[in-house]
Amino acid sequence: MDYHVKSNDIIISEKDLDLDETLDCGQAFRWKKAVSEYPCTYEGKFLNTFLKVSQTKNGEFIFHDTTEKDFLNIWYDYFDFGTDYTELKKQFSEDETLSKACEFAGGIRLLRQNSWECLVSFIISQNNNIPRIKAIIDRLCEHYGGLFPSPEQLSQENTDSLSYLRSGFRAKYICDASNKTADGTVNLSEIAEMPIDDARSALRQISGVGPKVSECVLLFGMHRTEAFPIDVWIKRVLEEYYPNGFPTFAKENAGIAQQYLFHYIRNLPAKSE
DNA sequence: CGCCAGGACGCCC
DNA sequence: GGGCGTCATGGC
Repeated sequence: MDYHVKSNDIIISEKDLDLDETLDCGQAFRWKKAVSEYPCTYEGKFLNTFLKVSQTKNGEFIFHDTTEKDFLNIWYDYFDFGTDYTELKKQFSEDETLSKACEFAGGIRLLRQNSWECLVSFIISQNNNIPRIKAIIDRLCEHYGGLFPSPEQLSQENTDSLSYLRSGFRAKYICDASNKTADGTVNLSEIAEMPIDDARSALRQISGVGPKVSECVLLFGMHRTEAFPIDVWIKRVLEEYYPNGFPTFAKENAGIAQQYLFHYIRNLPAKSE
């Protein structure tokens, strides 16, 4: 990854990044496609910092109105620019299906998101579809002036006061996650450092957090790349292409492999969405 | 009307 | 331990 400063912007050269594939692939739900002079532009926030980022025709990226300091302190990590995805994909290409998946959507990167936001987001994601997950999270953040609420803020709410979310049966799960995180029963920064099986069971103390949600929090919110969320789509991949099990050579980064496979299988029959 | 969506829970055996 | 109905909501 190379970058340089150009007036108020940071210009990035990075071939292993595609904004649509990375920001709109079901790992993060708060990025919004914006109209602009560039082929692809997204706007969003990480914690309290706003970003407008564009992908240009020649494959460069513009981080608009971004200081070098913010780029290095925030966005470099968020976009996981410290990881060599070319090398990763090279490893994955040992496997035929994975190789095709990487070729299909080679611009996916694993974002380093906030664990609390991921926890709530993937609680909301259960038995739900991506457009409606985004709509519920939109209503939630809108309620707090455009920022994702803290555990302390959300722990003041109850299922009735959350009815504006129209999140259905998930509201009671959001409350439990908020209460346990706010009062320290669940400590996300400690969980992030635990051995993975301990981390799994710690997360699953929360009502509404089962195998799939805990795996997503570990992968997307704690960058535990060995976490491997299995949803209906990945279940299909495993049944169709890996009847004898997922290749162990990719174990350390199984979660990243999963991202390529998820995007691949969802778009195989027809480019939906 | 039905089925499905980045599932988990409660209850049953 | 595995199997199954249920849980809100909305799009198709």
